[in-house]
Amino acid sequence: MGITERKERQRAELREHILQVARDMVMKEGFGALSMRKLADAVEYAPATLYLHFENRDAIARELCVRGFQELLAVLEPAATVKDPAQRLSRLAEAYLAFGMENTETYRLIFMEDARLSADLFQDKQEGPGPKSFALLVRACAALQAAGRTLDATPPERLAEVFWAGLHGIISLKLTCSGFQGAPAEALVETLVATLVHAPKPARRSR
Amino acid sequence: MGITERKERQRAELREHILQVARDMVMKEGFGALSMRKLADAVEYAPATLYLHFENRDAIARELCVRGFQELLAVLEPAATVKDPAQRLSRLAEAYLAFGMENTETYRLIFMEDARLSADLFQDKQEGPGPKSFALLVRACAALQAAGRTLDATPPERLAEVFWAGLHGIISLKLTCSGFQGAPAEALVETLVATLVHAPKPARRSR
DNA sequence: AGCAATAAATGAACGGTGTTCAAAGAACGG
DNA sequence: CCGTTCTTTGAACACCGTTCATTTATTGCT
Repeated sequence: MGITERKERQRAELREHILQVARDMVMKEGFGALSMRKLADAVEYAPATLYLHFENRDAIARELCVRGFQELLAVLEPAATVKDPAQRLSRLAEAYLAFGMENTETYRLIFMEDARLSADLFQDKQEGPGPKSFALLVRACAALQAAGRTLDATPPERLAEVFWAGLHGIISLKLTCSGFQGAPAEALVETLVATLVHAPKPARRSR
Repeated sequence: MGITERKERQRAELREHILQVARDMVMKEGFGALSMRKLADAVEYAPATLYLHFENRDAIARELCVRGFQELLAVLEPAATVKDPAQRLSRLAEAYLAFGMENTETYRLIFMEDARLSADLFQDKQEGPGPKSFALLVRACAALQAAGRTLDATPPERLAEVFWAGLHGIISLKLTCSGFQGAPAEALVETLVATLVHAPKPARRSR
């Protein structure tokens, strides 16, 4: 009886379709412009139908969040394969910056809207794209420490957090306080990396 | 004819009262919960009356923004009087962090909501609280460079931008992605400062 | 004091929002 | 063909920001 199977498939397809259209709306006009009614209009269903597939508007946003973060992770992963720690950090920073500047509304959704939307992303300490991405940075920082090219008294997790916060700060200030930054984001990221990475050989032992 | 004067004063007082109540609402429940109707209710006027004093809801938000930023500036200024550059940077960071963590909704309003709300703050390159605050950081960074305790190849403006972005990143991630950071914000700020400030005497000339 | 002119405040409406639920419709199994 | 089950929806509720003609209050003048 492949009939319930087909129904299930159709149901999943519709759900996917809704998400796709919602994604487009968010990317084009931001999360604030994502309205259940307009979304229902766009997929040619009644508003009430959306609630058969999603608990509410926030549930859609959450789903878009995890997908967006998965994209971010996918962008970071290649950069994380670079051997040289300093260069790796630099490439990670570039990749993160590029993602943020090219998917501004997605970035806003993940990192700058309500905390409840992105809460899920950091829960599964092992599986979620949040911890996975973070782990890439931690490893890079640890490698940098192993090469003696950054603060070695602080745990790599904390260095990674500061690094992430720096990147996030640069991007989010660009997005919200556009008139603030004088220098282009790329230059700021470069300086950020420079503050974190010490010179190759610190002239004998540094202390 | 002190009569028009009195009218003007009463008008200004009402405007002030509205702003005060609006501020309370924002600080308690966030900008999203600031509704013209509830605000009108709270000040015991009809909703339409608010539009005699403010162009629209965003105008109220903008006003709250500049006031919030003035508070931030007022918090930064004492810290900027410290002589020792490294310590000054540290104190500035502490003050900024404290402001952000104690006035979370105000902070969100200024730095994390719509760019149009905070656009004014950075326009007057001389007068506004934005440039004034930024100048404090630039001077601190310049002093740090003069003492030979940070990157000296990069202009102090850029260092200050990266520093600000780092602080902002730490605070805004705490606010929006609470489950993300493992270490307390204070520790992260400390590390941020540490990455920016080099050791007092870099063992002879460092290069 | 009473009246015209001016200023202040508002009620009601418009078009929008998220969400719910009883009712209608379509698809299925017997 | 009918009854059951699943899907879809129209209509409603309670909000929202904003506008504008109308009403209410205040002032200046006779």
